[in-house]
Amino acid sequence: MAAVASRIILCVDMDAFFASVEQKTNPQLKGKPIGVIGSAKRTVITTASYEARKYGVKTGMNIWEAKKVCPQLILVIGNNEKYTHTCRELSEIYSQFTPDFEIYSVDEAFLDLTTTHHLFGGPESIGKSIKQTIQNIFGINCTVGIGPNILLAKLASDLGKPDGLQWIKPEDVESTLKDLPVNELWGIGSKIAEKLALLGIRTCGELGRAPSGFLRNKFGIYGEALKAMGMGICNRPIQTEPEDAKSIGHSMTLPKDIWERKEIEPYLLMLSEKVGRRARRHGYMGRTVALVIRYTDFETFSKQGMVLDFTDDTHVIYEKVLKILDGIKLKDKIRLLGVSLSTLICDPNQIPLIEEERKRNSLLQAMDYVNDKYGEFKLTWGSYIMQEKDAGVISPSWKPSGVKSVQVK
DNA sequence: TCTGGGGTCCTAGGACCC
DNA sequence: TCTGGGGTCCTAGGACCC
Repeated sequence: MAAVASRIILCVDMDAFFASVEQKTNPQLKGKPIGVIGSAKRTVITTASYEARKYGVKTGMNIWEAKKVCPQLILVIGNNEKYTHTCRELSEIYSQFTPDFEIYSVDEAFLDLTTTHHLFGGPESIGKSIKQTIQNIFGINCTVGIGPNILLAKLASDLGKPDGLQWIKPEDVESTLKDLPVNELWGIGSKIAEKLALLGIRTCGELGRAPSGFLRNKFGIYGEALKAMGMGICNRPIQTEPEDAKSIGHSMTLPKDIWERKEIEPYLLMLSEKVGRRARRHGYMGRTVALVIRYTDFETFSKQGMVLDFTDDTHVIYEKVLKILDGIKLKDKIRLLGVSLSTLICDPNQIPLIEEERKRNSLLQAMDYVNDKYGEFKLTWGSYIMQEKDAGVISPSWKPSGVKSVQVK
């Protein structure tokens, strides 16, 4: 077998991205413990500044918990436009060093420097240059990780945080992984780490040495992948083009828990409209509609069903969601509602042949136009009553292009 | 005074088909 | 009396990620 040429992958990960941007744009926040949150009533910490992290403030904490560990915490409602704008500009910087880069999330990117690093004095020099440029232009820090694949580049950036530059060279892989806890690896979360611990496997070194058959037996097909990860092997290529979406969904934690059908329906219509509108904007149609419900006690479940034809029509989605709801006997008050569309096809040129449908589509397009121009839900279906403004902070999985560009014009 | 929102991938079981 | 076996499609739920 021919030896696989070693790649050089660089991972750029912004340090406390949303918080850093806020501190940069509002000098009064500089050096202070801040937490970026959403604008909805029941929100959580999306990003904590490093000053806040010192006190134990973490992503996902509710306000009350965060204030308890850090009473002087300053809460800032996030501003999507700032973060997505910055993210787009960052692409410009990356493209100077290689055409092969992937915007993995709003604050993270991978660059494949295998064929270009020699033009810029090597990977380390590129890493330094990227860090300096980002600091000069945006006044924020990032951490750069370099490695022979995405897994190790990502690990290097995690190990280098904050404001670091770490390079895991092929000859350093074994010593780096030897005593590293398995859950430090990208792809091993708390559940798998727990299961591995029960099997006596706590470090990547131990994972890499575990017999394949044994891991396969315990974890199925993922067992092989786990062993490879333990050895620092990862063949995932850089995805320079975003893939077609597999699903489009919106969910929201309600301002207060509800139970009455009359209270539920307006939210479902709003969520259906958000889903339908995003599908239409990006040229997707779907055939599977799902309703997600979370009860007061946090028990969460979903029920799905298929519609006859592929659709991007708000009302088709909404009617299906109502049918699904008909089949559910609610056992408690509802805390969160979600609607999603899957089994997607992406064909912007698909034109419906039926005259009625075409008329309906031009109505939807007209509504979308007004809403794009004047803001969401200026023009809506009669039965929908706007409950409150959107939560406001985008998910970190936001991407600058494609269907994931949620809530951004 | 509690616990966000956007995704992807995988598994397991049942229905159905040849 | 013994009761196939491969494949696809669909649903529900869980683990993981940022």
